[in-house]
Amino acid sequence: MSRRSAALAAVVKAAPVFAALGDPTRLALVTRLCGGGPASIARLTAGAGVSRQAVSKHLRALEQADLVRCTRLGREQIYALEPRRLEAARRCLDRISSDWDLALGRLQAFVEDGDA
Amino acid sequence: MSRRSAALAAVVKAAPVFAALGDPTRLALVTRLCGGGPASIARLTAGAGVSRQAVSKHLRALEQADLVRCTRLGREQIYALEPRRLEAARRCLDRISSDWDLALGRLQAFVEDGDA
DNA sequence: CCATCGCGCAACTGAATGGTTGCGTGTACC
DNA sequence: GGTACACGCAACCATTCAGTTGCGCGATGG
Repeated sequence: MSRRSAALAAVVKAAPVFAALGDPTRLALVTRLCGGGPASIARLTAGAGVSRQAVSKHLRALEQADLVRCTRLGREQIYALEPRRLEAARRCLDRISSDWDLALGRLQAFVEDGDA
Repeated sequence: MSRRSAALAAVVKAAPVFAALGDPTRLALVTRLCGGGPASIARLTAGAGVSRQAVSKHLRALEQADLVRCTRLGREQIYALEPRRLEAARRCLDRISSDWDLALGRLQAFVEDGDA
């Protein structure tokens, strides 16, 4: 069972990434960054419907979740997408889906409880 | 541009799903449901480190995000995973990733340094 | 040199959230 | 029929969160 709990820990570790993507404003920022390439805070504020400070906070949250990276350019702060975490999150969903398929197969032959 | 904002709206619509997955307890519940098959609230409470009420609330949240479905069986409430939304979320991440690849190609001419 | 732009910091507010406990109710089993 | 179990509802609490405003500071450019 230690393998099971290890896998669970690995999946649960992805929670912050999902949490970061769970806010509409943040998800919109990610989408905008991915479609339009790196951009400064001021530029990103133009598209969002909230204040610059709100955008700044959200970007920091995304950065803390490693979904985005920041580079200084003159007096501007350029944010760019970090696709690795995105990929990790996708893999996490994939794992859950495949495990679910397995469970479905197991369940098809035996509609019972009785797991440890 | 309306096409772009439509796509953005579609992506942003997935935010609640990510938000639902963004809590460690909830993500653990999903994992448990996917690995062990449908289960009652009491049974799911056994694995989680929180009270039955907390588990119940989280399950309701997951249900509201259409990530899980509930069936009544005698005096028990059986929760089962709903893989459709999971798939939708995965597709959302796929879309972002592919768009990002496009942006990368467009960005090749820019000053962006390589990778870390 | 002075105006301006881009940004961070700090304080504050209202709302949502995760968690708990106590109580009531319906179902199941002896 | 009575006991034990599974669950929902409601109240409550502490924390987090999204958002705002005000202010200050460094970089830019006329």
